[in-house]
Amino acid sequence: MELEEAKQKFIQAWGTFGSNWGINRTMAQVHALLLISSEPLCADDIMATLKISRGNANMNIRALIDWGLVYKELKPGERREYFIGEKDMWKVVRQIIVHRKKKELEPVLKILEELKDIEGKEEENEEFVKVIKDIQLFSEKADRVLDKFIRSDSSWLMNAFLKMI
Amino acid sequence: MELEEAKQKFIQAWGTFGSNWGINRTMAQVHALLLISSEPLCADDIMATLKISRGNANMNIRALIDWGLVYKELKPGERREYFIGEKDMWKVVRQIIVHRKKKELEPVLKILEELKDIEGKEEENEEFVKVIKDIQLFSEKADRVLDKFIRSDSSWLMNAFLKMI
DNA sequence: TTCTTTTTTCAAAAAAAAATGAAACCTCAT
DNA sequence: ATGAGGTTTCATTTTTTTTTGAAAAAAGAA
Repeated sequence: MELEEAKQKFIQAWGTFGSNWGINRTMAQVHALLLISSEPLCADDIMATLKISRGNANMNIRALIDWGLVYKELKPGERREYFIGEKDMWKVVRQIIVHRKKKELEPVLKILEELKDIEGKEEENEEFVKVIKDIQLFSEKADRVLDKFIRSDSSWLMNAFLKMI
Repeated sequence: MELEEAKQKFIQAWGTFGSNWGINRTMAQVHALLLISSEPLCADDIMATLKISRGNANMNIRALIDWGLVYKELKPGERREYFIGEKDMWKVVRQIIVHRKKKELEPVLKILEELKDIEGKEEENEEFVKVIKDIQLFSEKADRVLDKFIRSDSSWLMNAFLKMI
C-alpha cells in the first residue's frame, strides 16, 4: 500500500468513526488530516485535499479550534493562517471528553435532578422512581470518572487501565 | 410537577440524549417509555403515547429487541404482541456497549491493523506512523476495558469505579 | 484611503436520515 | 379456504443536517 493511499484511508476511516460518534464527518476528516500532517496546512490545502468548499472548511476548522484539537499558526511575513493539529493523543481524547461531557452528560444530570422533585410525592409509581434513581446513580459515577480523567495525565490513565484489567 | 409531566419530560430527555449518541431519537424514546412503564405495552400504546406511525413504531421496537433492550411478551389468549423494557440498568448499559463496540470500535481496530502494513516501509513519515500507533494503543486499551466490562457484573463495575476515583 | 488578499457568514441547495401510510403479508379461528 | 386482526415492508414524503458559494467583513500593504 502506498503511503498516500494509507493516509487517505485513515482520513476516511476517521470520518466514519467520527460520524458514528455524533461528530460531523467533515470535522473528523479535517482533524485526521491535520493529525497526520507534519506541516501546518492552510484553508486552501484542506479544501484541496478533502475536496470541500471554503465555507465548509472554515466552519469545521473553527469548530476544531473551539474543541482545542487544532491551533492556529501564523507564519512570519505570511498573511494567510495555517493550522496544526494537536498531536498528543491523550490530550486529544481529553479534549473530546471535556466537550462531549459538557454537551451530553451534564444536561442529563440536570434533568434527572429536576425529575427527583416529583418522585417523593407519589409512592405508587415505583418503576419510574427506580429507573430515574438507577440512571442517576450510573451517570453520576460516569461524571466523576470523567472528571478525574479530564484532570489526569496519561500515566494516571495507564494505571487506571491496568487496575481495571 | 405532575407525574405524567415528569414521565413525558424523561422521554423527551432520553430521546435527546440518544440522538447525541448516534441513536435515533424515536428509538431512544420508545426505550424510555418501556423503561418507565410497569405494564407491558403493545404497538398501539406506543404509537399513541409518542404520536408516531405504525411503521416507525414497528421499526424501532424491532431495533430495540435486536439490541437486547426490549423483550416481546405474549399474553395468553391475546393475539397482539406486548413489549417490556429491560429494567436492569447495568444490563442496559452493557447491551448498549456490546452493540456500539461492535459497530464502532472494532472497525477502527481493523483499519488500524491494516494501516500498519505500510508503516514499516517508510521511515520518513514519522508523524503518520506515530499517530497510528498512538491511536492503536488507545483503542486497544479501550477494547480490553470494554470487553471486561461486558463480561462483568455490576459489583465489578462498582469496584472499578471506586478504584479509579 | 484604497486596493488586495484572506476569512467569515449565511441564505439557499443538496444530501442524508427518519417517518409515514398503505399494501402485502402472516397467523390463527372458524 | 376464508376472513379478522395483527405485523412487516418499503416507496414516498418530511425533516434534519450538512454543504455550497457568493457576498460581506476584516486585515494588512501601499
